[in-house]
Amino acid sequence: MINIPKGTKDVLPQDSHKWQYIEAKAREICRLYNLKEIRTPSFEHTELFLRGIGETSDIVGKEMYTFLDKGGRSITLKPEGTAPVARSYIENALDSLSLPLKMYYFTPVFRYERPQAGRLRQHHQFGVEIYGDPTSYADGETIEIAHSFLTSVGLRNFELNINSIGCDDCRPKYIDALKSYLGGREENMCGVCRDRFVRNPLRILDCKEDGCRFIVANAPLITDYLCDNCAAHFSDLQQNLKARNIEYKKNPWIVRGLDYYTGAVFEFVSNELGAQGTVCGGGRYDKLIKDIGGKDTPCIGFGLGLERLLMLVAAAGVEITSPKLDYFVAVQSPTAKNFCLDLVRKLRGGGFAADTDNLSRSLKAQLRYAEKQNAEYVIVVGESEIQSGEVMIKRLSDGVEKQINIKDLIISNMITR
RNA sequence: GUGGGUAUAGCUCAGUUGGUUAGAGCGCCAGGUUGUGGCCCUGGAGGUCGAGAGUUCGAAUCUCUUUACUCACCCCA
Repeated sequence: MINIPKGTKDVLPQDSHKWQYIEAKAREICRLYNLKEIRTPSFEHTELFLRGIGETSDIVGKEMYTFLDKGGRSITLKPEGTAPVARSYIENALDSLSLPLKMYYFTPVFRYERPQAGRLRQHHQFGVEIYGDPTSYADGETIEIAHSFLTSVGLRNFELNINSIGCDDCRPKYIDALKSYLGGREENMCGVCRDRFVRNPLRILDCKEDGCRFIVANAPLITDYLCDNCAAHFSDLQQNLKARNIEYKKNPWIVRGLDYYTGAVFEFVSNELGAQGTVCGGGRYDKLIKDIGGKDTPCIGFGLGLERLLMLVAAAGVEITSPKLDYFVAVQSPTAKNFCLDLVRKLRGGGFAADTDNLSRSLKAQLRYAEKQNAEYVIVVGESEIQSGEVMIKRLSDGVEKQINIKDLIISNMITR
């Protein structure tokens, strides 16, 4: 028995319509907001992620699927969606299209992690990127896209948290202030945070250990150290969110794990995802394009985990119904087989989903099968139907039957739909 | 990488202090009843009890090893 690899999931026939549903919703929202889809490969040169995400991040440090291909090149399966889009933008000179450029993508992403509830080694993200718009309106619009998508699939049980992590001017000053505050208190911090204190003190802010949280509660806040530009941008964003009627909570302890973030960051969180609260995370990354070899270009975007989204949809009790089979044509006698084949072909030609039985099963078995296939109507064809040209169509939901001439079937049902 | 939990039918799970041929419900297949499906009734298929070793006259049950899954830490969507 060969099993599925650890941390991966099959999307099975009885569930795939849920994926199709949320993807269709996302595409429709993107159409409304004038976003164009971009598709990039499942793997890239490792160098892209080293430079884009940052070598000190956990993702690059210990979670990437990296291997040498047969030509000796170091290749990495996408651990996130943003850097590949940035690479494509530079490589294809997409700035020659008019800016701002608004894009979206669906992609599998791969991270070598220990799986648990809401965390997989391969998961799927819906992402949005807006390039070439430095204004807080772009931030507001990006957040609104995520918000209206989550709402459109029936979710209400989430919360938006926002923060600004500052730019290269103000963040170093804040880190200095944070370090001097934390300096005398290291003996009360957990082991991991003592290490963070040296390498990445910002991460101490969202440690869950009680001792660390107690210390952090009175630590200086990044929002008190923002430079004039960042402070104005962050406050404009909040005005903008209010104008868009989007509720949010300021959370000065949000720290994102990818090094490219600058300025405004946000997370949509829920407490119904086990320990993994974040369904969507994003923010501004104004330096990324330049870091990987392009022109200075302001960008903002988000990634939204589709497996987690489906968990939330299920937890919220939202029913996503599977598509109906319009007609099942039951074959009552062997002599009716050719007639039935002809009938399903006509129905399909008329745009109806139609199926019939090839196995010469009993009528009972065929009707049971039709029921399982979620068929809306059943047509039983036997000798008398062939003679008369009249068939009985039966609606399975309530058993109502209607006599109809075969010639009128397709047209009349097109009208009643 | 670190810790906890669980492995018995396709799914959810029973299985007594170790004791004949390992069970139920659901699902699947067939038949009966029904106005031609759903409800009800009858029957059937489907198990190396995760794997390996050990203790024992005898192991799903006890011991050890191992693998897988799962939850949490870490981190992230």
